[in-house]
Amino acid sequence: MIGAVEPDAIQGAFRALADPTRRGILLHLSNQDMTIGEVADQFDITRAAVKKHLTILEEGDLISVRVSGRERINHLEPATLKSVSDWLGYFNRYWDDRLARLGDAIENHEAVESISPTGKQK
Amino acid sequence: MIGAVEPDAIQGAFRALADPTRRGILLHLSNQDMTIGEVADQFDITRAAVKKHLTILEEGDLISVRVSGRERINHLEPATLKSVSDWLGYFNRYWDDRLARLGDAIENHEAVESISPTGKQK
DNA sequence: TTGACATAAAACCTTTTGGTATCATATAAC
DNA sequence: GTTATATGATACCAAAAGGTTTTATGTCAA
Repeated sequence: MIGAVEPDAIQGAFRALADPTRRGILLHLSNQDMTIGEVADQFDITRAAVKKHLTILEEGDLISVRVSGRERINHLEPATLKSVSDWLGYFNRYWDDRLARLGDAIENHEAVESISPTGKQK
Repeated sequence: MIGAVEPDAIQGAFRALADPTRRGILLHLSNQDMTIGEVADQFDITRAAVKKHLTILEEGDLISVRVSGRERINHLEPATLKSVSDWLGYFNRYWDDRLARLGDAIENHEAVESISPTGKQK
């Protein structure tokens, strides 16, 4: 009965993140851009399989690709990862009240000093 | 060639989060505990399908279940969601330098005032 | 230009996934 | 004690996932 109450773009990202190889690829790309071959060297699967993973990461907007001659250079695209993090952020209040209040303070442009760094207030 | 450089527990959580129905269930459970039937009322699929989703959420440690008579009461388990958030947090520095420094400050128990709330320093 | 190299693309295979329908069982209500 | 209710458990199905192998294509280098 319910429609998804979330930005549609996030589905492709969550789908891409569900596979451990793809998460590993993201970690590698966070250090440096890589061609398909360079990525494939890091895993025990064929280049073709790696290419499929990279396609899914691209569909999820987690990476972008620049073609240079015969090479495809894969580059981490952090913006969509932030969307995912924001979605999870909805649950922040369940695991860290203090962090939630810090976040509120930032949102409201309040003085950060009003929150003690040593303990919970309120 | 590389082994996953991540806590093993996170895989079940990412797998569970990959499906939009399951993410919807988590949002519902964040408001209140629910039986299978109550969850199923919120979606256009059979109870059996909902039950499968709940099983996957439980396997991913995103929910816990308490049996009460003939009912199964499903309860959001935020701790694992935090693990997922922490994994994503690794990429924080790519999308928000200031927030990363705030986090560092908290970790190090430094004075929060050292970071201006109005703009980036350094 | 010839060969080596990086990738593309397609066909194919097995397992997992998301769903259904059906039947069984335990419990609550009357 | 019956009956309705909430869930469990199976069997089944189509599509998607994750992989491989093979064949083709464009590009760099000698």
